Amino acid sequence: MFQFADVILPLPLSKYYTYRIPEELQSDMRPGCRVIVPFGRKKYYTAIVVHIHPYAPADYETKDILTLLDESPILRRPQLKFWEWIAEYYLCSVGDVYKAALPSGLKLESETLISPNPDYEEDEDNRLKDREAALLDTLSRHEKISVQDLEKESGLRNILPIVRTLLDKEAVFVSEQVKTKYRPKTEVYIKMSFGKERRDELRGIFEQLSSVKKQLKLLMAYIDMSGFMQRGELREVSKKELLKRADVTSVVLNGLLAKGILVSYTKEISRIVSMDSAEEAHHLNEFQKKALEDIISTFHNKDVTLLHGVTSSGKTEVYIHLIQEVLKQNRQVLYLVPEIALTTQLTGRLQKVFGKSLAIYHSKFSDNERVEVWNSLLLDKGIKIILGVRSSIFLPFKDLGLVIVDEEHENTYKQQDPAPRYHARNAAIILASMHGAKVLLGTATPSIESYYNALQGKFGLVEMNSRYEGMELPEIRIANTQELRRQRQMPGNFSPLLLKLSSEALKRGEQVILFQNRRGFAPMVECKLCAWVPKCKHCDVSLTYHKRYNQLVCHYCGYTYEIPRQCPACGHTSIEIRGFGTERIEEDAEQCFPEYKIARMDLDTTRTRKAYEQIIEDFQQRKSQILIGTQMVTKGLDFDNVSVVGILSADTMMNFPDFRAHERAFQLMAQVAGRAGRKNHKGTVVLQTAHPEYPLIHQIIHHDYQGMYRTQIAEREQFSYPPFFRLIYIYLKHRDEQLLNSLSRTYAACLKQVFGKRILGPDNPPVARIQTLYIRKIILKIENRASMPKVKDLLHQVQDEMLKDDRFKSVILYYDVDPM
DNA sequence: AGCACGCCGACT
DNA sequence: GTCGGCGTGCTC
Repeated sequence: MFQFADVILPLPLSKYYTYRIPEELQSDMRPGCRVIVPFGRKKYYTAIVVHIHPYAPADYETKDILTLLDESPILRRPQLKFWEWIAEYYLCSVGDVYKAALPSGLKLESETLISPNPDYEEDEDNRLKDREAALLDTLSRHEKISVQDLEKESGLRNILPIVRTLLDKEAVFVSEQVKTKYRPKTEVYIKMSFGKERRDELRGIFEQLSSVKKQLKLLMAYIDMSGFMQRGELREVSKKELLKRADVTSVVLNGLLAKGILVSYTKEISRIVSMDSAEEAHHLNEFQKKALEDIISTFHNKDVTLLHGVTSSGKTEVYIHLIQEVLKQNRQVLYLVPEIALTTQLTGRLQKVFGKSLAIYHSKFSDNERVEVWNSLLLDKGIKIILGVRSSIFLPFKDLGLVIVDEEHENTYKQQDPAPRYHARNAAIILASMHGAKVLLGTATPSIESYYNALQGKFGLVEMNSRYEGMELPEIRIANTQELRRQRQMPGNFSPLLLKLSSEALKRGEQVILFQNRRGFAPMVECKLCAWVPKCKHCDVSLTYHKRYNQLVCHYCGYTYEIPRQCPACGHTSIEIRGFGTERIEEDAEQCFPEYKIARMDLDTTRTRKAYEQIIEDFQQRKSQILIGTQMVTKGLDFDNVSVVGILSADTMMNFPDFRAHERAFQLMAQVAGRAGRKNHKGTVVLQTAHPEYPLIHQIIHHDYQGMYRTQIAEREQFSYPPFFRLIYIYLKHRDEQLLNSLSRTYAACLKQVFGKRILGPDNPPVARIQTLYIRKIILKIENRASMPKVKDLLHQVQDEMLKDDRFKSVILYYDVDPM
């Protein structure tokens, strides 16, 4: 028997911790099981067993595992390996991955409960302090109370030390309680107290009830609903449904229960919304058929295929057919979508085709629901397809045959803030390879990286260039805002062309979408006359105005510039700070179109899932005529009555200080343009820009993805960006700005000794201070062909070296690998 | 991450 | 002198 277990704790610790397995647990202990372990003086955590072995650690005493939570592992074999890959690749701890991977309902945490000692009497020479007495007073009103609740109720801050002194004086007891967060949902069901074979007895019961009409009515309703008089299985009848059908209250039911005619029982029910499949997959048109065949044939020698299909080319139906192929082999499918793209439009369609074999995994679902999805996959309860967001790559798949990454270019696939900062598309490719599964990346506007991989032959490539019949790509018309402003024809944010086309469309009863990227709020500097925007001479990205220092800063290399008095392009002196967002647009639109209903969709108006769906539904049902929104309006939505789309400022997107700005601008504008047009009616897009001469604008007008790709890939190569180079950001945080400045410079210098000019910075990230912590960013640009394990090893070496300096011990350091 | 220990200024 | 603020180091 193995007596020791190495476990993962849900903490950012770099190692596994070893605990002794008590004898009674030894026979059931398996890797992948959850255990409760003590950690430190008073904490308990749910840890995951990684290895079990007979080797006692040499240099420390082990503690005992307290509880084994699972009879069988809650992780499948490859999952731990996958966690380890993520931790290693994205330079974080496995504990961080564990925290992100399990739904919190499966992560129990201990809570300290405090109870007063009834026998306590105050000691003469050990009198209680005021704070202690106050706390004990509050406590005396409870039998048991958690630290958090006690803190709230007593109104005292930082009570833990007081609790400790009270504990020393034996005035209170403490106990630890591990609370289970997951509660199965139950529902009350009703059945007859006897079986069908005794249906003769019913006659007597009817007579007995002849004077109690309502009870009789209820009984009849039950007989009807359960099929008691018919052949075949009895149908289960829930209390709720029964009362509703009989239209009586539970008082009536209680009467029948008391007479022993009906009995009630509770049953655990699933929260997973499922419906029977009701629809067939649609027939594919010839282009879709061709695409499906091509995808299947690329899968013969490629593990990953990129499906590049213009908007409205019907990719979803292709996916559905491909999924059916995989289901025939009885393997599982993971269908990944970006965070905000889980619309009722897509989920409804998939549920209708796949019915109960589909489950949805989404952050806006409750944690209980997520636990159920997890468990049903683990227990093989017939779920074959998961439709989910980023984090669903962590689910316990048994035999994945296919991963679909829809809208693969979306940056919400990259987790930004808490570690692990993983990219779900890239991680899914690794996950798939562990299962021997294929990956299909689908999008109308591939990321430069994926298209490059496809052209290089690393990925297969399938293109779909035709839209559904009767769906033409929209006409894109330019409004030159610079020219219009000079001629004083554009006082607000709407060009005359956009105003004219919109009001015509609205009069015809059609709808209008106005798009303004919310990042338009970010201040930028521009020449009022010629729209010249300052750029960094090293990085080719536009500069950001920092009001505090009254300087222009490059967020890539940290280089700073003075604000020029005169515009270097036209010599004019009217350089100003510009920027406007959706709220401003909403105001303007209300003035221009007071007779129409306007809806705004951005982060502020869609806090809840409901609000988001409401806005979409209202617009679909034409309750609102104008929809103003950020990138949200571009994702996975199909409206059939929109004839005009206005892109209010292409410039704020193009000038965003990021090497991906043009790629993103193209993606966004192509996606939003795709919303225009109805069956047999060509839509119109009004694209407002001060730079109609930019190649990017030309590429958008002509729907020229390839042209955009060629421009961008050339720039990426020239300026050493992905996919030719790999980026790793190193972040340093500290509360003392001066110290942080000097330490990050030292750190960068040390890195430069190892990596040379591949190190850039330190520099202030866009948000250079979060709460009390200042942040500095150092960039490593490393050749794609460099060995990653070696690079990471060197990074760790530098980190260890720097930690020898005591001043670094208070610095928080973390990495962002392949940042977006 | 959290919690304990230890050092140091402020106030009874 | 004691209280409590906060930096530092450890947790199997």
